[in-house]
Amino acid sequence: MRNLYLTNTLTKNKELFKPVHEGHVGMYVCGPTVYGDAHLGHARPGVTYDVLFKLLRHLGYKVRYVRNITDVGHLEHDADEGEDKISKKARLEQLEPMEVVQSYTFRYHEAMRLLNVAPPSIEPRASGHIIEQIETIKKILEAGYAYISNGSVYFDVQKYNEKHHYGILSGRNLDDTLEGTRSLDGQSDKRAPYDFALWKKAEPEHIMHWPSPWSEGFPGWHLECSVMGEKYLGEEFDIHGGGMDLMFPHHECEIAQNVAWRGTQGVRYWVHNNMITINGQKMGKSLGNFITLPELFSGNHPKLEQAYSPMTVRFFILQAHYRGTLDFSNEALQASEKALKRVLQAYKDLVGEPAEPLPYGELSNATAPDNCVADSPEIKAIFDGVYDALCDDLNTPVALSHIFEAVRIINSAKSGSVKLTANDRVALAQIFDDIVFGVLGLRDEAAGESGKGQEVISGLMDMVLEERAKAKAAKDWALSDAIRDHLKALGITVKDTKDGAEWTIE
RNA sequence: GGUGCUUUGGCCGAGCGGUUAGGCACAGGUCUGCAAAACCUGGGACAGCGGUUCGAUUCCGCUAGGCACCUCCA
Repeated sequence: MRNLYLTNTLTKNKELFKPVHEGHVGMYVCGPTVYGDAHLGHARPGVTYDVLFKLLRHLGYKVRYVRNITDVGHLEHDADEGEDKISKKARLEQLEPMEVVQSYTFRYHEAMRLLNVAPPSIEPRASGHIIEQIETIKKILEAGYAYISNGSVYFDVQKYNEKHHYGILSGRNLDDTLEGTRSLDGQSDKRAPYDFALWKKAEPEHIMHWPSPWSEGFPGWHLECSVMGEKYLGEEFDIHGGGMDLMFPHHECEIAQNVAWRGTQGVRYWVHNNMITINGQKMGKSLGNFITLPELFSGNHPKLEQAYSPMTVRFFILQAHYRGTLDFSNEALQASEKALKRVLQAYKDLVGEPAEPLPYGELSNATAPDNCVADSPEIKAIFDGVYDALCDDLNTPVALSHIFEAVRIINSAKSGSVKLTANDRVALAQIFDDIVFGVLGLRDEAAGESGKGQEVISGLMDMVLEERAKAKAAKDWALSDAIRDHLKALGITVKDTKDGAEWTIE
């Protein structure tokens, strides 16, 4: 099995990945709070951890991937004054909170499906784990790291920090945190401003609440990930992912909670993806500069010059390393769109869809990432380069740069300037099937539609192009150009090659 | 104010102490009735100033700009 290296935020080093249980990987990723449509920023962790998930499986691990849905407890502002995001949305739209949750969960799933993000193994909801969260709070109270105040339960950060390091993940100490913490203007039930809620007593206007030993209320946001991670992956598991903006305080609090009642911080590798920016600034709800995924896919947003397909968005994300920021612009998306098209076209040319099959040997069933059957040293180098890049902290941009080498070779073969052996073709197809489609999760959105409609279209196209070929043979350029222009207007591009006409639907 | 990150050619984005990913755009060529695609070739970048070094875009320092987190955020 190939060695995989991941940057661990906890140590700030690129580390060799070694799972707790050999051959098995437990991975937890912070999912969305479902009170609005997912935006471009949400696509980043979606795609990033999807690639990691697929890569781990491709490398031969059995992976349990848990990605939660936050449907309660996530407050708008400060834990003492904010309103629950779901509740607020429900109040504004005059819906049951669970209607809000249901609706946006569905829309989130749909966006992920379009991005070809595989569903996680388990997708637990916070509201489905109230009992577990209450039990965990009891344990933290027993351990002496929490206190009850006016029906709410808070984590005692100061006390925790005496024995442990609150800030171990984000690289800060409590004094720094204290300095930056906003002082609360109203009175607070908390002893210290940096204490965070494990359980909140519901104010009368709150519509989501559950009974507990302390009050009718709801759990604190940070608790759900600790509890559900432990429930499904155990007290010690391999990977915890999420956006960099969750590092503090969310993940820091998770660690503190885990240590407080399990005695272990519980996660071996903390992985954080960076933000997507727009004009150099983070795209986010609070800044109001976000573009939702449905808007992106439809082009329906003032900042968008056109619609961008889900695969274009996925490709755009893959062209940057996950730990760096990625800046949105129409120009960049358009470049991705064209580049992606080239990659997909090369694959079609390689395996012979739809028109011009290259002589092509049998596809290998082997998906072993350690074995490349190519005769060409250049293709072997691409194969190794791709795996080396992906296993080197998920370096998708470098992996793609090698893919473009493969594209160039395929195109050269098509134009006759390079000769490929059957083994070379198998190896190239394997790189596409396993990596481009399998791990990177790209796909040809236009393909896959089969059935009667497709048959009719291709039959019609054959007929039309035959007539055009006749016109061309008679040097009736006016007619042949007119046919091409008409088809173009319908979104069908015709290209004349030395072996005849090819067509694609935009 | 605290903590950390960052500055790469027209744009997006990798990377590394010495041989400068890749994509998009651009220029020239090949092919072609034209167009498109493809192929070949090409130009161009490492914010500025110092230092370390045989050699720095890569390491260190300073200056300038940008960003993130410290409040909800993927």
